[in-house]
Amino acid sequence: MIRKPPTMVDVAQAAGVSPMTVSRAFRQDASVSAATRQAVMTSAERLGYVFDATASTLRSQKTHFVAMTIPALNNANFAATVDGLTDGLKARGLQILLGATGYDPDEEERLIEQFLRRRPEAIVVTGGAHTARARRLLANAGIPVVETWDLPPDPIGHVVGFSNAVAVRGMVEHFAAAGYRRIAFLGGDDPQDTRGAQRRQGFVAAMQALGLDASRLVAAGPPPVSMQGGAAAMGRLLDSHPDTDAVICVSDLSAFGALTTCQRRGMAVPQHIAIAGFGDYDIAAVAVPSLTTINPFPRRIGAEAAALILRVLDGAQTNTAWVEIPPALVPRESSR
Amino acid sequence: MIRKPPTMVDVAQAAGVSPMTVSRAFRQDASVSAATRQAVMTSAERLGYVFDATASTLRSQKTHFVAMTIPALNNANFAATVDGLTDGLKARGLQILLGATGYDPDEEERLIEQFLRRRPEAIVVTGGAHTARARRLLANAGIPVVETWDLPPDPIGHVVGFSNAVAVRGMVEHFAAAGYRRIAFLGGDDPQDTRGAQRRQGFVAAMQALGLDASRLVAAGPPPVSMQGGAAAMGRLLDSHPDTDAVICVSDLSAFGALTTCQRRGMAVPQHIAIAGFGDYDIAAVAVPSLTTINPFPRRIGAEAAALILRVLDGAQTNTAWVEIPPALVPRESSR
DNA sequence: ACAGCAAATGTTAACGATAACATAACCAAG
DNA sequence: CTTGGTTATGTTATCGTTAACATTTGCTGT
Repeated sequence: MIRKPPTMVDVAQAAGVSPMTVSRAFRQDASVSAATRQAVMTSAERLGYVFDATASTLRSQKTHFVAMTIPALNNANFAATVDGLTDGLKARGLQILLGATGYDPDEEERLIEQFLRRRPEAIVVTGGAHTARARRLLANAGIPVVETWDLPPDPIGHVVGFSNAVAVRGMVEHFAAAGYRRIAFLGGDDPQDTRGAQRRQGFVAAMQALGLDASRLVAAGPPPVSMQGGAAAMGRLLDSHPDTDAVICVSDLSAFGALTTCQRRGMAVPQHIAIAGFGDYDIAAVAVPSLTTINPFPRRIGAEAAALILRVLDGAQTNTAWVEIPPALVPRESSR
Repeated sequence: MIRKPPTMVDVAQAAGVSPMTVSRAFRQDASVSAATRQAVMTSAERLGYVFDATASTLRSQKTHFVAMTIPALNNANFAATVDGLTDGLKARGLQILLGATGYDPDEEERLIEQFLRRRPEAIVVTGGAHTARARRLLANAGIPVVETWDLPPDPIGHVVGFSNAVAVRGMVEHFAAAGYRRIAFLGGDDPQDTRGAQRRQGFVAAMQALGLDASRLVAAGPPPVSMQGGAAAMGRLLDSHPDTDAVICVSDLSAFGALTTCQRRGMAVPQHIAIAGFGDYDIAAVAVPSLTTINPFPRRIGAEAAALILRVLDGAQTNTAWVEIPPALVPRESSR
C-alpha cells in the first residue's frame, strides 16, 4: 500500500501545533521553545517526514543553491576548485549544483540555462569564453556571477583567477635564465581549451620577447589533454625537432606523458631535455624525476570564490570584484 | 532600478495568450500551434523570461533530479561513473545532484538527507556501508535507490557493482600462477574506505586459500590513498620485508607511488619486484613500466545505473535489480 | 448543412512551505 | 494588579507553475 508522504500539516497535527510552528522548528534561527521543537522533531521522525526544499524555495525565494560549471569532472585541478567552493559555502547551507561542459561552449550554454531555471543564488563558471547567449543569460540572471581560472578581458561579473599567459611567461623566463634556448611548447592547440590556448600564446609571446625561436609548437589534440596525448606529442616533437632542449607542457598530465616517451627512448630528463608541466598535480611531485610545474592554487580559487559570494550575498561587497591568485613556479628535478 | 523577474503571467500577457498556453509552449509534448509557440517564445526571449523549475517541480511533483554521492570528486574512477550516469540520464532531462562524502559515512548521511529534501527521482550511492539512519532514509524515500561499486551483503535497493574481494583474488591467482610467492598488499587499512578494505580482505583470503603467507600487509593511511602515500608505504614494505617479490596495491595511484619508490631505490620492476594496481587509471597505461591492474569499467557502472533508473521510472523494471559488472584483469609490464 | 471529433486554448485550484501580520502567554517593573 | 515588553505560537495569503477539467475552434464525412 502506497500512501503519500507526510507534509508539515501532518507533522503539525501529530505534534498538536500549527504548521507554522513546525516550519519554525525546522530552522535554527526561529523562536520555538525547546520543548515544542523536541515534540515536533519526534513526530517528524516517527512519521518519516522529510522537509520539502522545493516548497520552501518557492515561498521564500531562497534555493540555497550555487551553480558551478567546470570543463571536466575528471581533473584534479577543477575538482580542487569545486572542493574549495563547496567547503566555503557548506557552512551557510549552500549546496553546489555542479555540471561539466566537456570543454564545449554550447554545452556550457545549455548547462547554464538549465541551472538558471533552478534559480541558484550565485553562479560560478570556468574561464572567460562563453557563447553570446550564455553571456546574456548570466548578465541578466540578477545573481552574482564569478568567472574563475582566467582573467577575462571582458568580464561578465566577478573574477577570481590568474593569467595563464603570464604564468607560462614566468616558466619561459625561468628556463631561459637556466640556459635553455631551444624550448618547445606541447599542447594548447585546441581553441576549445581556452586556458590551454592562452598558455601557448603566453609561451609564444615570452619567447619572442626574449628573441628566441617560438616555432616549436606541437599539437596534443583536443582537451582534456591526456597522458597518452602528451606521450604521443612528445614523440612527434623529438622526431621533428631532435635538438629541442626543453619542453613546456600544457599540463602536468601531458608533461608526464612526455616524460614517459623520453624514458622509453632512453633520453635522460633533465640532462638531455628538460620538461615542465602546469597544475602541480600529485604526479608532478611523485614522478621520477619529479616535474617542474606551476601551482595555480586551484583550491584557493574555489575558496576565494566562495568567500566572495558570501560577501556579495551579505551585501558586504557591492562592487565587482577582481581577485588575482598569482600562480607559483615550482622547480623540480625535471629541469635544472 | 530593480524590477522583479518576469513570470509566465507576464509572458502570457505580452504574447496575448493565457499562462497555461505559455506553460504548454515551454514543453515539447504539449499541443500548441506552431504559431502560438513561436509568439510565446519571442515574448519570453524579449522579456528575458527564465522558466522557474522550482514552481514547476512543486506543482508537477517532478524534480528531474537524480542524486548521487561519491567518496571523492577528485578520482578519475568515480568521475567516470558520474559521466556515465550523466550521459545516460541527460536525454531524459534528468539532472545530476552530485555530492562528495570524503569517505565519511556521517558526511554521507548528511548529504543524503540534504539531497532527499530536494526530492530526487532516484538516488545513486557508492558502496554498501552506510549509517543506520542513512539506510533508513534511503529505504523510506520512495524512490529507486542504486548502490554501486560494490556487492553489498544487505542491499537497500538496486545494485550495480562488483566484488572488490573477488577482483583482487583474481590478481592474486594471476600472480601465483606467474610464480610469485612472497606477495604483499599495500593499502586498504582504513575501514572508512570500505572498497579498499574489501580488496585487502580479498587478498588475505586468496593468499590463504593458496597456502601462501598473507601477512605482508602494509598500511597506506586514510583515503584517498595518494601517490605519495603509496610511495611512503612501499618504502616501509621494502624495509620490513626486503624479500617481497610482488605487491598488489589498493589503487593505481598508490601503485604508481610504489613504483617511484622502487625507481628511486634502483630496484627494477618487474625483474626485482612486480607491482599491480587497481582501477586502470590513465597512469597505469602510460607509466614506465606500465602497470598491471584491474579495470572495473567505472563508466559502464554509471551507464548501467542510468539505464536501470530509466527502466524503473518507466515501470519496465519492477523487481530489484542486481547487476554485476565483472572487472577485467589487465596484465602489463609491471608484472610478468 | 450539421453531427462528430480532434486540436488548440482557457479556467480553476492546488502543490507545500513561509512571509507578514496578529495574538496569546508570560514576566519584570512600577 | 496593571502596564509594557519580550517570547512563543497562530492565521492568512502567497510564491509560479501545471493537473484536471471545460470550452472553443476547425475540419471531416455524410
